[in-house]
Amino acid sequence: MVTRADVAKLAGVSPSVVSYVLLPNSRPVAAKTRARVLAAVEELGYRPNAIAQALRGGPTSSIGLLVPDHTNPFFAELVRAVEDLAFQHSYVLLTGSTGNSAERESRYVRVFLDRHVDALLLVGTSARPELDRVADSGTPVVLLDRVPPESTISTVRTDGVLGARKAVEHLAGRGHRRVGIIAGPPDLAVSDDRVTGWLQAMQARDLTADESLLEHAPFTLGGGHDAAMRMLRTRDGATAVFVSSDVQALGVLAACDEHGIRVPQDLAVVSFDGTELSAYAQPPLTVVQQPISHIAHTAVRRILDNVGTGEPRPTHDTFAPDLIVRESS
Amino acid sequence: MVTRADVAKLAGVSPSVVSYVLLPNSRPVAAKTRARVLAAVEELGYRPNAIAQALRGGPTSSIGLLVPDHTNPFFAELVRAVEDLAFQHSYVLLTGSTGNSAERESRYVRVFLDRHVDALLLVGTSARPELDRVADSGTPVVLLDRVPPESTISTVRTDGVLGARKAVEHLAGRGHRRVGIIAGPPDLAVSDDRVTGWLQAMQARDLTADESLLEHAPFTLGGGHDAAMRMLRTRDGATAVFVSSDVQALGVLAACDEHGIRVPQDLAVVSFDGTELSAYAQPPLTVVQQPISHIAHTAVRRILDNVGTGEPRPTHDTFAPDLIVRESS
DNA sequence: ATGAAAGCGCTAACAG
DNA sequence: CTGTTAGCGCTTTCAT
Repeated sequence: MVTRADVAKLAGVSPSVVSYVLLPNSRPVAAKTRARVLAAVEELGYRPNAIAQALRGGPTSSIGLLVPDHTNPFFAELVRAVEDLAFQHSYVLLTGSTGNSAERESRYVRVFLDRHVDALLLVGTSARPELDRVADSGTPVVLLDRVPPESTISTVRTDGVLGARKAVEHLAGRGHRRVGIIAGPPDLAVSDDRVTGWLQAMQARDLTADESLLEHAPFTLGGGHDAAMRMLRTRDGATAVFVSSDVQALGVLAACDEHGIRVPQDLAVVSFDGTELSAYAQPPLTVVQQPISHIAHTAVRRILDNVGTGEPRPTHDTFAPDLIVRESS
Repeated sequence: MVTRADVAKLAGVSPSVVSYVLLPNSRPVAAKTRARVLAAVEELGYRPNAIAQALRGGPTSSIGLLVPDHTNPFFAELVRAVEDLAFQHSYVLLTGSTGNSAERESRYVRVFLDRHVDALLLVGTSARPELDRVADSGTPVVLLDRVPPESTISTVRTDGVLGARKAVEHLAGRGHRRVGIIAGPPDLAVSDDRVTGWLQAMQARDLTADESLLEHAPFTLGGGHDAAMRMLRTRDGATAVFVSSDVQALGVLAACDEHGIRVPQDLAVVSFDGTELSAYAQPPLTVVQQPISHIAHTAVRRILDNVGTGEPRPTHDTFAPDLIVRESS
C-alpha cells in the first residue's frame, strides 16, 4: 500500500506538501513542486486513504440508505435515483434493507453511525426516538415516503391522501360506485394516508365505503394477489379497486387473470407508484405516479445543505402526484 | 461523541482495558473490572469508532457490491440475498450501479478500495486488468453472473449454455421448429452463452437457427419489448422465443399484448432468471431459474474464506439452472 | 491482571 | 512557499 509519505519521498518534499497539492482549498504550492508531486502521485498510483481522512475528522462522503425491500420496484427506482445523485456528488452509499423489522432497522442505523456516515436517508422507520437523537446530534436524517404524522426529522414524500383521492375520483368519474382499496399493512402512515384519500373521495361522491371494500396487505406481489382474492370473493363486490402500490397491483392482475376476471371490463384497477413496470403490465396500469426523481433530488439536496451545519431545523417536502391514465381503468 | 477514554475514565481503568473487555480474543480481565467497564459502556452508550478500528489496520467489515442496474429484478433479488448474508455476518454493503459503463465501474472500484472494503463482489465487469491487480493485491474479488471466458478472478455463476439449451429443448419438445432468441447486448459473455446454448439445442434437433431468429437487446423492459417487435415483424417468424432475462420477457409480453399476439398460442415464451415477478406475469412465465440464493451463498462464502488470506487461488463455481414450466409455453 | 506507548495515514495549526 | 508536529480513536506490543 502506497502512502503519502512514499509520494513525499519520491518527490523530495515533505508529506504535508503532498496534501497541499492534492487538497483543493489548502495552500498555494510552487508550480515546479506541484508538478513533481503530481508526477510522483502518478508514478506510484497514490490514492489518499479515505479511512485516515475520515478519522482525522473530515467527512466520510458516505450516506446510509435504508429501504424496506430492494426488490419492490418503487424502492429499487428510488435507490437508483438516490445513488445516481450521490455518485455525482462523490458520495458512496451504504445500503441496507429492513424487511420492515424495527430491530433490523435500528441495528443498521447504529452500524451506519459507527461508520460515521455523513447522513442517513431512510424509508419507513419505526425507530423514532433513536432517530431523533441522531438528528439532534448533528447527523442529517431524512425520512422518505413513509413519514410519521408529526416529525421533528426532515421528511420528503408524496401526498398519499391526494394521490388516493385522484385515483378514486378517476374511477368514480368512470361510473364506478363500488370502489375498493387494497391498502398497505395496518399501522403504517402511508397506508393510512391512502385509505384517508379513498374515504374522502368516496364520501365526496356519496359512495358507501364499507368494510368489505377495504383489504390490508403487505407491499408484495403475493400480498396484492391474496388481497384481491379475498376482496373478489365477496358478493356485491367492487367493480374497481385502488391498489396502494405497483407491486401489489401486479399481484392483483395475476389474480384476475387466474380467475377470468377481465381488467378493466370486470374490474378496473388503479395503482399507486407508477414505476416503469406498471407501464408494461397487461393491461398497462393506470397509476398515481410518484415523482421519484423529485423525491430523490430533494432528499439529497436537503442532506447536502445540512451536512456539517450542526443542527439545522427540519424541512418537510410533500409532492403532488400525477394521475396517468392507461388501460386498466 | 463518546470515546474509549471516556469509558476508561468513568470505569476507573486505563483505555486498553476497555478494549480487552470489548474484544473477543484479546486478554482476560478480572470479573469485577469487566463489570465496571461494561457498566460504563452501557451508561455512556459507547460504541467503538469503526473508522479508527479500520485505520488501525483491522478489517472494515464492509463489502463493495456492484451491479449493472438495481431495478432489474434479477439483480434486485441478488442484492437482497447478498445483503441478508452480509448482514448476518456483520458486514455492511457499499453498493453502486454501473449502468454498464466501464468508466463508472472502475470509478466505483477505486472508491471502494479507497475505503478499504474487505472484498469486492461484482456483476459484469469490463475493468478486467484493474480487477486483476486488485485481486493480486490481496482483496478478494468475486465476479458474479457475467463472467469472462477465462478468469484469474473467482467467479460464481449459472450455466447459461445449459439453461438456454434446456429452454430451447423444452420448446422444441412442444413441437416448435422456429425458436427465436432474444439475447442480451452483444459482446457480453452471458449473451454469448445463451446464444450458444440456443444454437446447440437447435442444431441437435436439426432446426435452422438463422439470423432472423436472433435479436440482441439491452436487459430492460423496453429492450425486450422492442426486440419482440422487430422479431415479430418478419414473416415466417418465430412461433416460440427464448428470452435471455425476465425483464426482457416482461417487455415481450407487453408487446404481444399490444399486437393481439396470444401467449402461448401464437408465441410461446421462455425466459431466463426466474425472479418472483415471472410467476406473476400474464401468463405466468416458463423460466430457466437461476439459483439466486446458492449464488449469493457461494459468493459470500468465497469471500469469507479468503478475506485476510493474502492471495488465495481463484475458485470457479457454476450452477445448473432448473426449468420451471408455467403457462407461457 | 492492568497500564503505557507506539503507530495506522492523514489534515491543519504552527513555525519557519 | 515549505517543513514539523500534534492528534483523530483505536489495537497491540511491551512493561509492570
